[in-house]
Amino acid sequence: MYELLKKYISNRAQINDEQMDFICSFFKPMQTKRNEILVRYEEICQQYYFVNKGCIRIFTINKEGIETSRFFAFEGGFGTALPSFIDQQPAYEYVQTIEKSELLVISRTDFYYLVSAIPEFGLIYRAILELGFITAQKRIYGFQGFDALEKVKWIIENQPHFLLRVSNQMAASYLGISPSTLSRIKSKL
Amino acid sequence: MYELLKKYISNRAQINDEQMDFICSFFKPMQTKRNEILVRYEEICQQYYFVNKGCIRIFTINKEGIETSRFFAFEGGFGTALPSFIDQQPAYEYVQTIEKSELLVISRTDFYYLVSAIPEFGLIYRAILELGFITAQKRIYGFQGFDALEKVKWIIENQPHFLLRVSNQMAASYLGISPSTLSRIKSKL
DNA sequence: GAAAAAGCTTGTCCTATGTCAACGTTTTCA
DNA sequence: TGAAAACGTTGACATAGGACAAGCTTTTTC
Repeated sequence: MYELLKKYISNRAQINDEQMDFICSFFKPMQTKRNEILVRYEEICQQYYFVNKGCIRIFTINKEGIETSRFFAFEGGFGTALPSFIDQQPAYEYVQTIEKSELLVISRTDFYYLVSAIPEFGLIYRAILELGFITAQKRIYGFQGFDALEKVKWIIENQPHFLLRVSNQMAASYLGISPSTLSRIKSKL
Repeated sequence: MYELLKKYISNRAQINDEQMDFICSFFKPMQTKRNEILVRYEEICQQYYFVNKGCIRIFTINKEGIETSRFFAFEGGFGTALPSFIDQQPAYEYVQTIEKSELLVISRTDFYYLVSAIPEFGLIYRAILELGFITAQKRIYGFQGFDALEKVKWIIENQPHFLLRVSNQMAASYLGISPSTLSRIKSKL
């Protein structure tokens, strides 16, 4: 149950067994269904989710009803409505498991307790933020001023498994192109 | 010279006078010209810049020669090629002062020394990362699936001074639209 | 302060991609 | 397992906005 999480942590910090068990004790297992919503648009996010099995999607829907996905967390990754988790404002986005999933959940309170109590865990949080920031910047550069074909090539380059793992619709909503366009591009390789 | 920086720090952390002077002692004044480049495309970023006067722009140029700007730091703000500063990979972007500017510069080594030596300064770094992350997510949601008019409205809403402060060209390259389109939209309010 | 450079605006034209709809396939779940 | 729903693909058509160029204005620089 906790192997993947322990692997995640030990890959990123020097943590001894005792501390590791202490950290893991704050994460509670949770089973979810396909398309289950974990955080709603107006809610304030109070939980951080680690994906043991399945997949989490973070997305929003604008006034015109257009869906845009901003992040997918697969097995072995963390995901939540992080802006809301950080600043405790309404999420204005949804957190959803797009498949039947097995998660490990930690509350915000416990998470920040660990961040301040265990310096090594604080460094993990810092690394999450740094990586999140870098990823977001790459995405901005990778998408702006690129046409649909280039975006698809970009995602194949940067996240090779992405198109295989998520539906055509969701991939399109991540790339900011219409499902038809994505479909046409894929058919031409 | 250091008032703005001190204000920035004291607004975000509990730092006593002695520590404040210690922190400031690592920041060196620097004068730059209009359009001076501080970090080049292939360089690895070793400096963090605080803007005392003037303005820093972070941008890149892709193979097709299209410029895209990802961030502007104005008076009282920090700016650098942060992804490169963090992971010490080539920047693949430029840092530039778009006006004659007055900066306070700290080296990466000193910066991370302060982060680990002064817990309160570590919290400032964390806050920078958190805010950077949140801002980037908002930008992704704010630009994806929006047409040119909506993007312009978005920037007026979110950074009211932006269009007044930067050139039409640079604003367009930030918004991901052509200068002509931005010009046309502005003329219609 | 004059010449040169850079920038802004606006017209014309053109293309990439969105929309909508029809159809066939796959998935879901009772 | 079979009906219904969801999804993917493809065609026809419409359009937002990019490219380019010309003319005008502002800024820079020496």
